[in-house]
Amino acid sequence: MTTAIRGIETDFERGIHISEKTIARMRWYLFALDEFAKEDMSVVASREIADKVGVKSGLVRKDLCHFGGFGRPSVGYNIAYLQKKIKEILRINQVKNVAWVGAQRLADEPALIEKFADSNCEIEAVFDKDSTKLGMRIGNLQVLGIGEVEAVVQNLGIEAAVIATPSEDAQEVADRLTAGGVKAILNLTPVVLVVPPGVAVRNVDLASELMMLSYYCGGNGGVNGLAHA
Amino acid sequence: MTTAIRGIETDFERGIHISEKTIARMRWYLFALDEFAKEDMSVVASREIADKVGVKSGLVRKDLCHFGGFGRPSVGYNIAYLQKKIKEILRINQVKNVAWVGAQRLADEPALIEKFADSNCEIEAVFDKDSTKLGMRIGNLQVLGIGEVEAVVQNLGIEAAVIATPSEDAQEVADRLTAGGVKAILNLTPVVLVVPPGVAVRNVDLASELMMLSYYCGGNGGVNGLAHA
DNA sequence: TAGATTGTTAATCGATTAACAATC
DNA sequence: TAGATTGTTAATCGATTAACAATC
Repeated sequence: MTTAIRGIETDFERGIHISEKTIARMRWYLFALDEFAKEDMSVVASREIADKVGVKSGLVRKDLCHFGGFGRPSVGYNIAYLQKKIKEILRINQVKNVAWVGAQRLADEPALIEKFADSNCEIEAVFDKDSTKLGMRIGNLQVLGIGEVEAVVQNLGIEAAVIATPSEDAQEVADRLTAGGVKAILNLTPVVLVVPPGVAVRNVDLASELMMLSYYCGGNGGVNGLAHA
Repeated sequence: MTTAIRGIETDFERGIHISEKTIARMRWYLFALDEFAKEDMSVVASREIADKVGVKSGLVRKDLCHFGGFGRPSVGYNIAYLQKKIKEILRINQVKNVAWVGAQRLADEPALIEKFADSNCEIEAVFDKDSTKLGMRIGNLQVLGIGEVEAVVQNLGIEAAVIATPSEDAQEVADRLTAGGVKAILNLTPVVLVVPPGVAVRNVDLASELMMLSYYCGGNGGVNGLAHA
Protein backbone atom coordinates (compact mmCIF):
# COMPACT_ATOMS: atom_id res chain seq x y z
CA MET A 1 0.00 0.00 0.00
CA THR A 2 2.61 2.50 1.06
CA THR A 3 6.32 2.56 0.40
CA ALA A 4 8.77 1.85 3.18
CA ILE A 5 10.54 5.16 2.89
CA ARG A 6 11.29 7.12 6.05
CA GLY A 7 9.45 4.94 8.51
CA ILE A 8 6.18 4.61 6.66
CA GLU A 9 5.30 1.00 7.22
CA THR A 10 4.12 -1.55 4.68
CA ASP A 11 0.95 -3.60 5.13
CA PHE A 12 3.21 -6.49 6.01
CA GLU A 13 5.07 -4.57 8.69
CA ARG A 14 1.83 -3.29 10.14
CA GLY A 15 0.70 -6.88 10.55
CA ILE A 16 -2.22 -6.44 8.19
CA HIS A 17 -3.42 -9.84 7.06
CA ILE A 18 -2.14 -10.82 3.66
CA SER A 19 -4.19 -13.40 1.81
CA GLU A 20 -2.97 -16.90 1.27
CA LYS A 21 -3.42 -16.44 -2.45
CA THR A 22 -0.95 -13.57 -2.39
CA ILE A 23 1.57 -15.67 -0.48
CA ALA A 24 1.17 -18.49 -3.00
CA ARG A 25 1.83 -16.03 -5.80
CA MET A 26 4.92 -14.68 -4.04
CA ARG A 27 6.33 -18.16 -4.45
CA TRP A 28 5.35 -18.09 -8.13
CA TYR A 29 7.06 -14.75 -8.61
CA LEU A 30 10.20 -16.10 -7.01
CA PHE A 31 10.04 -19.01 -9.44
CA ALA A 32 9.72 -16.60 -12.36
CA LEU A 33 12.62 -14.49 -11.11
CA ASP A 34 14.82 -17.58 -10.90
CA GLU A 35 13.98 -18.29 -14.54
CA PHE A 36 14.80 -14.75 -15.62
CA ALA A 37 18.03 -14.82 -13.63
CA LYS A 38 19.06 -17.97 -15.51
CA GLU A 39 18.74 -15.99 -18.72
CA ASP A 40 21.15 -13.43 -17.31
CA MET A 41 18.58 -10.68 -17.11
CA SER A 42 19.06 -8.16 -14.33
CA VAL A 43 15.78 -6.23 -14.46
CA VAL A 44 12.19 -7.24 -15.27
CA ALA A 45 8.86 -5.49 -15.63
CA SER A 46 5.80 -6.66 -13.71
CA ARG A 47 4.37 -7.52 -17.11
CA GLU A 48 7.08 -10.09 -17.78
CA ILE A 49 6.69 -11.71 -14.38
CA ALA A 50 2.92 -11.78 -14.87
CA ASP A 51 3.16 -13.49 -18.26
CA LYS A 52 5.56 -16.09 -16.90
CA VAL A 53 3.13 -17.21 -14.20
CA GLY A 54 -0.17 -16.52 -15.94
CA VAL A 55 -1.63 -13.56 -14.03
CA LYS A 56 -2.27 -9.87 -14.79
CA SER A 57 0.59 -7.41 -14.33
CA GLY A 58 -1.42 -5.19 -11.99
CA LEU A 59 -1.83 -8.09 -9.63
CA VAL A 60 1.92 -8.65 -9.51
CA ARG A 61 2.46 -5.00 -8.59
CA LYS A 62 -0.32 -5.04 -6.03
CA ASP A 63 0.96 -8.21 -4.39
CA LEU A 64 4.51 -6.88 -4.17
CA CYS A 65 3.27 -3.55 -2.84
CA HIS A 66 1.92 -5.22 0.28
CA PHE A 67 5.52 -5.79 1.25
CA GLY A 68 7.15 -2.62 0.00
CA GLY A 69 8.04 -0.60 -3.06
CA PHE A 70 10.64 -2.77 -4.71
CA GLY A 71 10.49 -1.39 -8.24
CA ARG A 72 11.39 1.80 -10.06
CA PRO A 73 8.96 3.50 -12.46
CA SER A 74 9.94 3.16 -16.11
CA VAL A 75 12.66 0.69 -15.15
CA GLY A 76 11.06 -2.30 -13.43
CA TYR A 77 12.32 -4.56 -10.69
CA ASN A 78 15.93 -5.47 -10.03
CA ILE A 79 15.88 -9.25 -10.15
CA ALA A 80 18.58 -9.99 -7.59
CA TYR A 81 17.14 -7.48 -5.14
CA LEU A 82 13.58 -8.74 -5.53
CA GLN A 83 14.70 -12.36 -5.14
CA LYS A 84 16.44 -11.40 -1.91
CA LYS A 85 13.39 -9.55 -0.63
CA ILE A 86 10.92 -12.34 -1.42
CA LYS A 87 13.21 -14.87 0.23
CA GLU A 88 13.26 -12.66 3.31
CA ILE A 89 9.48 -12.31 3.32
CA LEU A 90 8.93 -16.06 2.94
CA ARG A 91 11.73 -16.68 5.49
CA ILE A 92 13.30 -19.09 3.07
CA ASN A 93 16.84 -18.68 4.35
CA GLN A 94 15.90 -18.85 8.01
CA VAL A 95 16.25 -22.16 9.76
CA LYS A 96 12.87 -23.44 10.94
CA ASN A 97 12.53 -25.91 13.82
CA VAL A 98 10.10 -28.60 12.79
CA ALA A 99 8.37 -31.41 14.69
CA TRP A 100 7.43 -34.63 12.92
CA VAL A 101 4.55 -36.75 14.18
CA GLY A 102 4.17 -40.32 12.91
CA ALA A 103 7.55 -42.04 12.96
CA GLN A 104 6.78 -44.76 10.45
CA ARG A 105 6.76 -42.51 7.41
CA LEU A 106 10.13 -41.06 8.33
CA ALA A 107 11.56 -44.51 9.03
CA ASP A 108 10.33 -45.68 5.59
CA GLU A 109 11.66 -42.66 3.79
CA PRO A 110 14.67 -41.26 5.66
CA ALA A 111 15.59 -39.15 2.62
CA LEU A 112 12.80 -36.81 3.75
CA ILE A 113 15.06 -35.52 6.51
CA GLU A 114 17.52 -34.13 3.95
CA LYS A 115 14.72 -32.94 1.72
CA PHE A 116 13.43 -30.85 4.60
CA ALA A 117 16.91 -29.64 5.42
CA ASP A 118 17.22 -28.42 1.82
CA SER A 119 14.35 -26.07 2.60
CA ASN A 120 15.99 -25.02 5.88
CA CYS A 121 13.48 -27.07 7.84
CA GLU A 122 15.33 -28.91 10.59
CA ILE A 123 13.44 -31.78 12.15
CA GLU A 124 14.09 -31.34 15.86
CA ALA A 125 11.71 -33.90 17.36
CA VAL A 126 9.83 -37.00 16.26
CA PHE A 127 6.69 -38.22 18.00
CA ASP A 128 4.56 -41.34 17.74
CA LYS A 129 1.43 -42.59 19.45
CA ASP A 130 2.45 -46.23 19.16
CA SER A 131 4.28 -47.09 22.38
CA THR A 132 6.28 -49.85 20.65
CA LYS A 133 8.02 -47.10 18.66
CA LEU A 134 9.08 -45.08 21.70
CA GLY A 135 12.83 -44.64 21.91
CA MET A 136 13.36 -45.85 18.36
CA ARG A 137 16.11 -43.85 16.66
CA ILE A 138 15.50 -41.86 13.50
CA GLY A 139 18.59 -40.05 12.32
CA ASN A 140 20.00 -38.74 15.58
CA LEU A 141 16.60 -38.31 17.23
CA GLN A 142 14.71 -40.55 19.60
CA VAL A 143 10.99 -41.07 19.07
CA LEU A 144 8.89 -39.49 21.83
CA GLY A 145 5.31 -40.22 22.87
CA ILE A 146 2.59 -37.88 21.66
CA GLY A 147 1.76 -37.06 25.27
CA GLU A 148 4.93 -34.98 25.23
CA VAL A 149 4.07 -32.96 22.15
CA GLU A 150 2.80 -29.83 23.91
CA ALA A 151 5.73 -29.54 26.32
CA VAL A 152 8.52 -30.40 23.89
CA VAL A 153 7.15 -28.15 21.17
CA GLN A 154 7.07 -25.28 23.62
CA ASN A 155 10.51 -25.95 25.07
CA LEU A 156 12.27 -26.30 21.74
CA GLY A 157 10.47 -23.29 20.25
CA ILE A 158 9.10 -25.36 17.40
CA GLU A 159 6.99 -23.34 14.97
CA ALA A 160 6.03 -25.86 12.31
CA ALA A 161 5.06 -29.51 12.28
CA VAL A 162 4.36 -32.38 9.94
CA ILE A 163 1.48 -34.76 10.58
CA ALA A 164 2.17 -38.16 9.03
CA THR A 165 0.12 -40.33 11.38
CA PRO A 166 -2.68 -42.77 10.64
CA SER A 167 -5.79 -40.77 9.73
CA GLU A 168 -7.58 -41.48 12.99
CA ASP A 169 -4.90 -39.71 15.02
CA ALA A 170 -4.42 -36.66 12.83
CA GLN A 171 -6.93 -34.31 14.48
CA GLU A 172 -5.76 -35.14 18.01
CA VAL A 173 -2.19 -34.46 16.97
CA ALA A 174 -3.19 -31.15 15.38
CA ASP A 175 -4.88 -30.16 18.64
CA ARG A 176 -1.78 -30.97 20.67
CA LEU A 177 0.53 -29.19 18.26
CA THR A 178 -1.52 -26.00 18.24
CA ALA A 179 -1.85 -26.15 22.01
CA GLY A 180 1.95 -26.19 22.10
CA GLY A 181 2.07 -23.06 19.95
CA VAL A 182 2.73 -24.46 16.46
CA LYS A 183 1.64 -21.93 13.81
CA ALA A 184 2.13 -23.96 10.63
CA ILE A 185 1.17 -27.55 9.87
CA LEU A 186 1.99 -29.70 6.89
CA ASN A 187 -0.70 -32.35 6.76
CA LEU A 188 0.29 -35.49 4.88
CA THR A 189 -2.95 -37.31 5.75
CA PRO A 190 -6.24 -37.11 3.84
CA VAL A 191 -7.92 -35.77 6.99
CA VAL A 192 -9.58 -32.34 6.91
CA LEU A 193 -8.06 -30.68 9.96
CA VAL A 194 -9.83 -28.05 12.02
CA VAL A 195 -7.39 -25.64 13.67
CA PRO A 196 -7.69 -22.37 15.61
CA PRO A 197 -7.58 -19.10 13.66
CA GLY A 198 -4.03 -17.96 13.00
CA VAL A 199 -2.72 -21.45 12.32
CA ALA A 200 -1.84 -22.32 8.72
CA VAL A 201 -2.44 -25.79 7.30
CA ARG A 202 -1.11 -27.06 4.00
CA ASN A 203 -2.29 -30.42 2.74
CA VAL A 204 -0.16 -32.73 0.65
CA ASP A 205 -2.05 -35.88 -0.16
CA LEU A 206 -2.10 -37.62 -3.49
CA ALA A 207 -5.45 -39.37 -3.06
CA SER A 208 -7.16 -36.09 -2.14
CA GLU A 209 -5.74 -34.36 -5.18
CA LEU A 210 -6.81 -37.20 -7.45
CA MET A 211 -10.32 -36.82 -6.08
CA MET A 212 -10.35 -33.18 -7.08
CA LEU A 213 -8.79 -33.75 -10.49
CA SER A 214 -11.36 -36.39 -11.15
CA TYR A 215 -14.07 -33.72 -11.14
CA TYR A 216 -12.25 -31.72 -13.78
CA CYS A 217 -11.59 -34.70 -16.05
CA GLY A 218 -14.94 -34.55 -17.79
CA GLY A 219 -14.16 -30.99 -18.69
CA ASN A 220 -16.04 -29.17 -15.94
CA GLY A 221 -14.24 -26.01 -16.84
CA GLY A 222 -11.66 -25.48 -14.15
CA VAL A 223 -8.75 -23.13 -14.21
CA ASN A 224 -5.42 -23.03 -12.52
CA GLY A 225 -5.47 -24.27 -8.98
CA LEU A 226 -2.87 -23.75 -6.41
CA ALA A 227 -2.28 -26.39 -4.16
CA HIS A 228 -2.82 -24.86 -3.51
CA ALA A 229 0.33 -24.28 -3.90
CA MET B 1 -29.61 -22.75 -7.00
CA THR B 2 -32.73 -24.57 -8.06
CA THR B 3 -33.84 -28.08 -7.21
CA ALA B 4 -33.66 -30.81 -9.82
CA ILE B 5 -37.34 -31.63 -9.67
CA ARG B 6 -39.29 -31.95 -12.91
CA GLY B 7 -36.61 -30.93 -15.34
CA ILE B 8 -35.46 -27.78 -13.60
CA GLU B 9 -31.71 -27.94 -13.94
CA THR B 10 -29.07 -27.33 -11.31
CA ASP B 11 -26.18 -24.90 -11.80
CA PHE B 12 -23.99 -27.94 -12.33
CA GLU B 13 -26.23 -29.38 -15.03
CA ARG B 14 -26.45 -26.02 -16.77
CA GLY B 15 -22.67 -25.98 -16.99
CA ILE B 16 -22.39 -22.88 -14.82
CA HIS B 17 -18.88 -22.59 -13.50
CA ILE B 18 -18.49 -23.84 -9.96
CA SER B 19 -15.54 -22.46 -8.05
CA GLU B 20 -12.55 -24.55 -7.19
CA LYS B 21 -13.08 -23.71 -3.54
CA THR B 22 -16.51 -25.29 -3.68
CA ILE B 23 -15.10 -28.44 -5.28
CA ALA B 24 -12.43 -28.64 -2.59
CA ARG B 25 -15.12 -28.37 0.07
CA MET B 26 -17.20 -31.09 -1.62
CA ARG B 27 -14.29 -33.38 -0.87
CA TRP B 28 -14.28 -32.15 2.74
CA TYR B 29 -17.99 -32.82 3.06
CA LEU B 30 -17.50 -36.34 1.75
CA PHE B 31 -14.81 -36.79 4.36
CA ALA B 32 -17.18 -35.60 7.08
CA LEU B 33 -19.96 -37.89 5.84
CA ASP B 34 -17.60 -40.87 5.98
CA GLU B 35 -16.88 -40.01 9.60
CA PHE B 36 -20.56 -39.72 10.48
CA ALA B 37 -21.30 -42.98 8.68
CA LYS B 38 -18.68 -44.68 10.83
CA GLU B 39 -20.64 -43.59 13.87
CA ASP B 40 -23.71 -45.29 12.41
CA MET B 41 -25.60 -42.08 11.88
CA SER B 42 -28.00 -42.04 8.94
CA VAL B 43 -28.94 -38.38 8.75
CA VAL B 44 -26.99 -35.15 9.41
CA ALA B 45 -27.75 -31.45 9.46
CA SER B 46 -25.66 -28.99 7.47
CA ARG B 47 -24.60 -27.61 10.83
CA GLU B 48 -22.97 -30.87 11.85
CA ILE B 49 -21.11 -31.19 8.55
CA ALA B 50 -20.01 -27.57 8.85
CA ASP B 51 -18.63 -28.02 12.35
CA LYS B 52 -16.73 -31.14 11.33
CA VAL B 53 -14.81 -29.33 8.58
CA GLY B 54 -14.65 -25.84 10.08
CA VAL B 55 -16.97 -23.77 7.89
CA LYS B 56 -20.37 -22.06 8.33
CA SER B 57 -23.50 -24.16 7.84
CA GLY B 58 -24.95 -21.81 5.24
CA LEU B 59 -21.91 -22.38 3.07
CA VAL B 60 -22.43 -26.14 3.21
CA ARG B 61 -26.03 -25.73 2.05
CA LYS B 62 -25.08 -23.26 -0.65
CA ASP B 63 -22.30 -25.48 -1.97
CA LEU B 64 -24.56 -28.52 -2.09
CA CYS B 65 -27.33 -26.52 -3.73
CA HIS B 66 -25.16 -25.93 -6.79
CA PHE B 67 -25.59 -29.60 -7.50
CA GLY B 68 -29.17 -30.18 -6.39
CA GLY B 69 -31.53 -30.25 -3.44
CA PHE B 70 -30.25 -33.21 -1.51
CA GLY B 71 -31.72 -32.42 1.89
CA ARG B 72 -35.13 -32.25 3.54
CA PRO B 73 -36.21 -29.28 5.67
CA SER B 74 -36.38 -30.03 9.38
CA VAL B 75 -34.70 -33.40 8.76
CA GLY B 76 -31.31 -32.83 7.18
CA TYR B 77 -29.34 -34.86 4.69
CA ASN B 78 -29.47 -38.63 4.29
CA ILE B 79 -25.84 -39.62 4.69
CA ALA B 80 -25.76 -42.62 2.35
CA TYR B 81 -27.61 -40.70 -0.37
CA LEU B 82 -25.42 -37.62 -0.10
CA GLN B 83 -22.25 -39.73 -0.16
CA LYS B 84 -23.48 -41.37 -3.34
CA LYS B 85 -24.32 -38.03 -4.92
CA ILE B 86 -20.99 -36.38 -4.07
CA LYS B 87 -19.14 -39.40 -5.41
CA GLU B 88 -21.08 -39.06 -8.65
CA ILE B 89 -20.35 -35.35 -8.87
CA LEU B 90 -16.63 -35.84 -8.25
CA ARG B 91 -16.68 -38.89 -10.59
CA ILE B 92 -14.95 -40.89 -7.90
CA ASN B 93 -16.30 -44.24 -9.02
CA GLN B 94 -15.65 -43.68 -12.71
CA VAL B 95 -12.47 -45.06 -14.18
CA LYS B 96 -10.24 -42.25 -15.46
CA ASN B 97 -7.61 -42.84 -18.16
CA VAL B 98 -4.39 -41.18 -17.06
CA ALA B 99 -1.12 -40.46 -18.84
CA TRP B 100 2.13 -40.32 -16.90
CA VAL B 101 5.06 -38.26 -18.13
CA GLY B 102 8.51 -38.80 -16.65
CA ALA B 103 9.20 -42.52 -16.36
CA GLN B 104 11.89 -42.37 -13.70
CA ARG B 105 9.57 -41.48 -10.84
CA LEU B 106 7.26 -44.37 -11.69
CA ALA B 107 10.21 -46.77 -12.04
CA ASP B 108 11.49 -45.66 -8.62
CA GLU B 109 8.11 -45.95 -6.96
CA PRO B 110 6.02 -48.59 -8.76
CA ALA B 111 3.56 -48.65 -5.85
CA LEU B 112 2.18 -45.40 -7.30
CA ILE B 113 0.46 -47.42 -10.03
CA GLU B 114 -1.71 -49.18 -7.46
CA LYS B 115 -2.17 -46.00 -5.46
CA PHE B 116 -3.64 -44.40 -8.57
CA ALA B 117 -5.76 -47.47 -9.28
CA ASP B 118 -7.20 -47.15 -5.76
CA SER B 119 -8.61 -43.80 -6.88
CA ASN B 120 -9.87 -45.34 -10.13
CA CYS B 121 -7.11 -43.65 -12.06
CA GLU B 122 -5.71 -46.12 -14.56
CA ILE B 123 -2.33 -45.23 -16.00
CA GLU B 124 -2.74 -46.00 -19.70
CA ALA B 125 0.47 -44.55 -21.13
CA VAL B 126 3.91 -43.53 -19.90
CA PHE B 127 6.09 -41.01 -21.72
CA ASP B 128 9.65 -39.82 -21.34
CA LYS B 129 11.85 -37.31 -23.13
CA ASP B 130 15.02 -39.29 -22.52
CA SER B 131 15.51 -41.51 -25.55
CA THR B 132 17.47 -44.07 -23.52
CA LYS B 133 14.24 -44.83 -21.66
CA LEU B 134 12.17 -45.52 -24.77
CA GLY B 135 10.70 -49.00 -24.83
CA MET B 136 11.52 -49.56 -21.15
CA ARG B 137 8.72 -51.51 -19.46
CA ILE B 138 6.80 -50.13 -16.49
CA GLY B 139 4.10 -52.48 -15.28
CA ASN B 140 2.64 -53.71 -18.56
CA LEU B 141 3.29 -50.46 -20.39
CA GLN B 142 6.12 -49.45 -22.69
CA VAL B 143 7.64 -46.01 -22.33
CA LEU B 144 6.88 -43.76 -25.33
CA GLY B 145 8.66 -40.61 -26.48
CA ILE B 146 7.12 -37.26 -25.62
CA GLY B 147 6.78 -36.49 -29.32
CA GLU B 148 3.90 -38.97 -29.27
CA VAL B 149 2.03 -37.34 -26.39
CA GLU B 150 -0.51 -35.38 -28.45
CA ALA B 151 -1.48 -38.28 -30.72
CA VAL B 152 -1.59 -41.01 -28.07
CA VAL B 153 -3.51 -38.88 -25.60
CA GLN B 154 -6.11 -38.17 -28.26
CA ASN B 155 -6.35 -41.77 -29.48
CA LEU B 156 -6.70 -43.29 -26.02
CA GLY B 157 -9.15 -40.63 -24.88
CA ILE B 158 -6.95 -39.67 -21.96
CA GLU B 159 -8.43 -36.90 -19.80
CA ALA B 160 -5.90 -36.48 -17.01
CA ALA B 161 -2.13 -36.58 -16.77
CA VAL B 162 0.69 -36.53 -14.26
CA ILE B 163 3.82 -34.49 -14.87
CA ALA B 164 6.79 -35.99 -13.05
CA THR B 165 9.59 -34.81 -15.32
CA PRO B 166 12.68 -32.76 -14.56
CA SER B 167 11.60 -29.15 -13.98
CA GLU B 168 12.98 -27.88 -17.27
CA ASP B 169 10.63 -30.12 -19.29
CA ALA B 170 7.44 -29.54 -17.31
CA GLN B 171 5.98 -26.61 -19.26
CA GLU B 172 6.67 -28.22 -22.64
CA VAL B 173 4.95 -31.38 -21.46
CA ALA B 174 1.96 -29.38 -20.19
CA ASP B 175 1.69 -27.72 -23.60
CA ARG B 176 1.71 -31.07 -25.40
CA LEU B 177 -0.81 -32.61 -23.01
CA THR B 178 -3.28 -29.75 -23.34
CA ALA B 179 -2.81 -29.75 -27.12
CA GLY B 180 -3.86 -33.40 -26.98
CA GLY B 181 -7.00 -32.49 -25.06
CA VAL B 182 -6.05 -33.25 -21.45
CA LYS B 183 -8.31 -31.31 -19.06
CA ALA B 184 -6.71 -32.10 -15.70
CA ILE B 185 -3.04 -32.12 -14.73
CA LEU B 186 -1.38 -33.30 -11.56
CA ASN B 187 1.91 -31.44 -11.38
CA LEU B 188 4.54 -33.13 -9.22
CA THR B 189 7.25 -30.62 -10.13
CA PRO B 190 7.87 -27.26 -8.41
CA VAL B 191 7.25 -25.51 -11.74
CA VAL B 192 4.43 -22.95 -12.02
CA LEU B 193 2.60 -24.18 -15.09
CA VAL B 194 0.70 -21.91 -17.45
CA VAL B 195 -2.21 -23.69 -19.14
CA PRO B 196 -5.15 -22.63 -21.34
CA PRO B 197 -8.43 -21.67 -19.64
CA GLY B 198 -10.55 -24.70 -18.86
CA VAL B 199 -7.63 -26.88 -17.85
CA ALA B 200 -7.25 -27.70 -14.14
CA VAL B 201 -3.85 -27.98 -12.50
CA ARG B 202 -3.19 -29.38 -9.05
CA ASN B 203 0.28 -29.09 -7.61
CA VAL B 204 1.78 -31.62 -5.24
CA ASP B 205 5.29 -30.63 -4.29
CA LEU B 206 6.78 -30.81 -0.85
CA ALA B 207 9.43 -28.13 -1.34
CA SER B 208 6.83 -25.65 -2.59
CA GLU B 209 4.60 -26.31 0.38
CA LEU B 210 7.49 -25.90 2.80
CA MET B 211 8.21 -22.54 1.20
CA MET B 212 4.66 -21.42 1.93
CA LEU B 213 4.59 -22.82 5.45
CA SER B 214 7.81 -21.05 6.16
CA TYR B 215 6.01 -17.71 5.80
CA TYR B 216 3.43 -18.69 8.39
CA CYS B 217 5.99 -19.99 10.89
CA GLY B 218 6.70 -16.62 12.42
CA GLY B 219 3.01 -16.28 13.08
CA ASN B 220 1.95 -14.21 10.10
CA GLY B 221 -1.65 -14.98 10.84
CA GLY B 222 -2.74 -17.52 8.30
CA VAL B 223 -5.80 -19.67 8.37
CA ASN B 224 -6.77 -22.97 6.85
CA GLY B 225 -5.40 -23.48 3.41
CA LEU B 226 -6.39 -26.19 1.05
CA ALA B 227 -3.83 -27.34 -1.13
CA HIS B 228 -5.20 -27.46 -1.47
CA ALA B 229 -6.73 -27.56 -1.68
C1' DT C 1 -49.57 -27.04 15.54
C1' DA C 2 -44.83 -25.82 16.99
C1' DG C 3 -40.15 -26.63 16.02
C1' DA C 4 -36.39 -27.57 13.06
C1' DT C 5 -33.73 -27.25 9.02
C1' DT C 6 -33.51 -26.64 4.24
C1' DG C 7 -32.99 -23.80 -0.18
C1' DT C 8 -32.40 -19.20 -1.61
C1' DT C 9 -32.18 -14.24 -1.55
C1' DA C 10 -30.04 -9.93 -0.17
C1' DA C 11 -26.14 -7.79 2.29
C1' DT C 12 -21.38 -7.97 3.24
C1' DC C 13 -16.92 -8.81 2.58
C1' DG C 14 -12.64 -9.53 0.05
C1' DA C 15 -9.93 -10.05 -4.07
C1' DT C 16 -9.02 -8.82 -8.90
C1' DT C 17 -9.02 -5.64 -12.66
C1' DA C 18 -8.83 -1.25 -14.91
C1' DA C 19 -7.09 3.04 -14.97
C1' DC C 20 -4.03 6.78 -14.04
C1' DA C 21 -1.12 10.15 -11.60
C1' DA C 22 3.59 9.98 -9.99
C1' DT C 23 8.17 8.91 -11.15
C1' DC C 24 12.19 7.71 -13.45
C1' DT D 1 11.09 16.28 -23.19
C1' DA D 2 8.66 11.93 -24.45
C1' DG D 3 8.09 7.26 -23.18
C1' DA D 4 7.80 3.61 -19.97
C1' DT D 5 6.49 1.46 -15.84
C1' DT D 6 5.57 1.75 -11.08
C1' DG D 7 2.47 2.37 -6.89
C1' DT D 8 -2.18 3.19 -5.78
C1' DT D 9 -6.99 4.36 -6.20
C1' DA D 10 -11.66 3.40 -7.76
C1' DA D 11 -14.67 0.08 -10.14
C1' DT D 12 -15.79 -4.60 -10.81
C1' DC D 13 -16.30 -9.06 -9.85
C1' DG D 14 -16.95 -13.15 -7.04
C1' DA D 15 -17.43 -15.60 -2.76
C1' DT D 16 -19.15 -15.75 2.02
C1' DT D 17 -22.41 -14.60 5.50
C1' DA D 18 -26.78 -13.39 7.43
C1' DA D 19 -31.39 -13.87 7.28
C1' DC D 20 -35.78 -15.83 6.26
C1' DA D 21 -39.71 -17.86 3.75
C1' DA D 22 -40.78 -22.52 2.42
C1' DT D 23 -41.12 -27.11 3.91
C1' DC D 24 -41.18 -31.12 6.52
